[in-house]
Amino acid sequence: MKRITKNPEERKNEFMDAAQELFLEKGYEKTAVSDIVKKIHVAQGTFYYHFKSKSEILDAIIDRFISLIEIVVSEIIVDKQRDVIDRINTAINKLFEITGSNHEIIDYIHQESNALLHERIVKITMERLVPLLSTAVAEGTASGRLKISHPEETVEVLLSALFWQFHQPGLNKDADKLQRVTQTLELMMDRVLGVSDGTFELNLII
Amino acid sequence: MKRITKNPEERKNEFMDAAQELFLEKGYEKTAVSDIVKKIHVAQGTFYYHFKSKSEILDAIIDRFISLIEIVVSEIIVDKQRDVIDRINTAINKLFEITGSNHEIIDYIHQESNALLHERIVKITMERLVPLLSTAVAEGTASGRLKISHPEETVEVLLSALFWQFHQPGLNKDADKLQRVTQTLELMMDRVLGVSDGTFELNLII
Amino acid sequence: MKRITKNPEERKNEFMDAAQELFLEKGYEKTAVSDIVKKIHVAQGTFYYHFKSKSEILDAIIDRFISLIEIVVSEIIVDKQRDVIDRINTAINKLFEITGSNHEIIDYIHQESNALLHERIVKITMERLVPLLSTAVAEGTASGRLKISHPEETVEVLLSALFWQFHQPGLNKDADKLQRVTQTLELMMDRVLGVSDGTFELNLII
Amino acid sequence: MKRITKNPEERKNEFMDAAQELFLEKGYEKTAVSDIVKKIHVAQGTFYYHFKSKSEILDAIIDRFISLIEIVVSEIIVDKQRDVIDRINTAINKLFEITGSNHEIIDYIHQESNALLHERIVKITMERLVPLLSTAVAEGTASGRLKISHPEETVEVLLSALFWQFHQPGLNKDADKLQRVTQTLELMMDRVLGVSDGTFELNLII
DNA sequence: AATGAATGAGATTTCATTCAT
DNA sequence: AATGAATGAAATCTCATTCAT
Repeated sequence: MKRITKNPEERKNEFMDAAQELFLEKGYEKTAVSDIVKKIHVAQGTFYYHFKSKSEILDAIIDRFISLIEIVVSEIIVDKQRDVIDRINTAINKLFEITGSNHEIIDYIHQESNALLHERIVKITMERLVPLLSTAVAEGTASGRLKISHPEETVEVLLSALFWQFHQPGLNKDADKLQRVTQTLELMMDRVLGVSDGTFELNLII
Repeated sequence: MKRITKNPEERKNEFMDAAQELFLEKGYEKTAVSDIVKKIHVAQGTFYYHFKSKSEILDAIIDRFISLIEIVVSEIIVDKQRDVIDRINTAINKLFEITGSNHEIIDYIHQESNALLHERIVKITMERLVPLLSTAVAEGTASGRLKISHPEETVEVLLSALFWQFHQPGLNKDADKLQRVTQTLELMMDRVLGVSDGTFELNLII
Repeated sequence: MKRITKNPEERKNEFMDAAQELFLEKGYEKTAVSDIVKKIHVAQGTFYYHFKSKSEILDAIIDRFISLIEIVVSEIIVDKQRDVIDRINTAINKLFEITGSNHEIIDYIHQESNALLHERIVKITMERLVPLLSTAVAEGTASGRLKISHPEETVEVLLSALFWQFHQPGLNKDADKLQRVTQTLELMMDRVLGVSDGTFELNLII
Repeated sequence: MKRITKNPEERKNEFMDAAQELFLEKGYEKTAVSDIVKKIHVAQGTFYYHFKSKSEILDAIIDRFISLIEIVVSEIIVDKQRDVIDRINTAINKLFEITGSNHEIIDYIHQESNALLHERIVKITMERLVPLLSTAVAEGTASGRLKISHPEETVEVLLSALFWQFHQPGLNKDADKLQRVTQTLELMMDRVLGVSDGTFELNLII
């Protein structure tokens, strides 16, 4: 086979694109490294030149995904000119939007075969998003707009509930159910953060 | 080897006990059917006489576990003589108590290798506990003690947040953190269910 | 493929025969487990049903080989009716005879690719043959027929020298050299054991 | 990476130093070419510019090691002013001293993973040391100081026995055993070379 | 002289499941 | 009901070596 050399950065991305697609299609466990290399027409060994293990490329993919979210959410949160509640509301919606538009991702994550993928994504997301949102919540608490005692824990609790809904495959099946869920989550946010009912608005476009 | 015949029910339970122990110890994926049969000293083939597949025994184990919870929680919920808020509070605490005392279970579930196990347990728990608790919440809403619009979705949201905390390893590492989390969860319950702050009390004995 | 079941003992031996042949032909490292199973027409997995690893079958083969020698040598050594010097002389010759007639074995052991095989054989042989021969030497020393101080160490020293010659591939190339070597080894035995020159006689049929 | 050019001789030595260290540490088979190049911070390809194969560098290392011994032993042997028996005795002790002080070398050679390394070293040592020592033995025989018939074979036999002891790990574990071994080897030399008991003295400093 | 990405054959091992007895 | 030997696909990873630059 002719040898096509690329710079590592580029090759690595090529690998990650291919792997991501396959992981989503068939699940992490059921995707073999041989599937990945076949997809981009390189030798098996090439994979191991760029990644130490199959597990490592999964981490890299997740990291790339989360970083994307992180950047967007971060921009919103740090914009001190906007009202803090607005920022939180926008950030949450943006979060839903991104993960929702990366529709395939979320959909396939629910497959049982992707349990590991799912677990890692949720864990990392939590680790990296909680601190980000916490700053805004803390800010709102300081300024008296929000009424809570423990910003970080509150964000954790809210995010976990929000996430959960995303991870329910059946969610999109029924418009009524969707509406009820949305309302419940909005109410939860309002009340847990101590603002009046109807403050937060979620656009769960599924 | 001598051949010991038992009635199917008994054998099945023996298998499930052994498998459960192993799954918790090493994770589902990393437990081989051969490990299970070795543990109860029967031949490899015997396993397949009683269960169609490895996956099937996992389902059976989880089912058995959830049923246990279901029974206990159910008893509390249906006891119409107690105040509905008290019943909900007690049920939640009982739920934590059971899963918490089955300490090993929860502990091992968090290991990455148990992602599948974890996922299935949470999913099934949700499916079977949500309806149960929803009836009490609906009852409380009807009687005006609680102020919410969608009982079922509310329970889902609350349970998902509660569960999440259990699935955070490291929770128990720090008494302060634990207290903050407990307070946050209590507040969440109070507010989301629309009762005054300080109504619900959680005993997160870890 | 049709399934042919044999009892483990039989299968194991079949495996060992095939593996031994291959190890001698191509060396241990260069023989793949897949070669072995192909040779006896069973599935790859069957190998691992009977042996934990490739390394294990090597040990088993060596053990089988040494045991053979051990039995024969032992019989000679313990025969108290024969003169002790005669017994030692016969045992040594028998030892050479067996390893020499298992000609292929010795020949191929010398190949570099069989370094591991060689090392293990020598080590195990020493461990198991030294004690055996030492008893006779000790006996001879006690009766005054031999004049040495440390039976065990003496046997070690003698055997190591004897072995060495076997492991020299060039030995068989030249009749003259062979004779000189034989004479030297005989002399060594005579003198080291403290008997008069010309007592021991080696038949190095190569 | 910046490209550092060195003259071939120097680079070659650098490679050999690194490789030797690794071979001794982890064994020849378990040392990858990639380990070697990493150690001296050059590219994979550079290795193959200087050595045809992994095997070739092993040979080069061994050769370098033996040459060292050869020079020292040679100096002693050819010093016609000293008594021939003294020269032989000194040479042997020197040999032990060098290999013994290159302690790490000998230690690691015994590991099973180093079987190949071991085999080659012993073989080459024999090939190059036997002729050297044989001249002295022949000289001693001619002058009547020694009583043997075949100098070369005798040296082979003696060296093989001496070597063997070095290759026994555990030798150094027990002072008593060490003493017995030393005495046995001294006696062997005395008797095989036909001088009176107590002539040769070995200092096996371990 | 040197680089380092790419090659690709191959090796060991695991394990859910089957099936003849 | 139970046995346990056999199956065989599949999977991850290693590594000496090559080659275009």
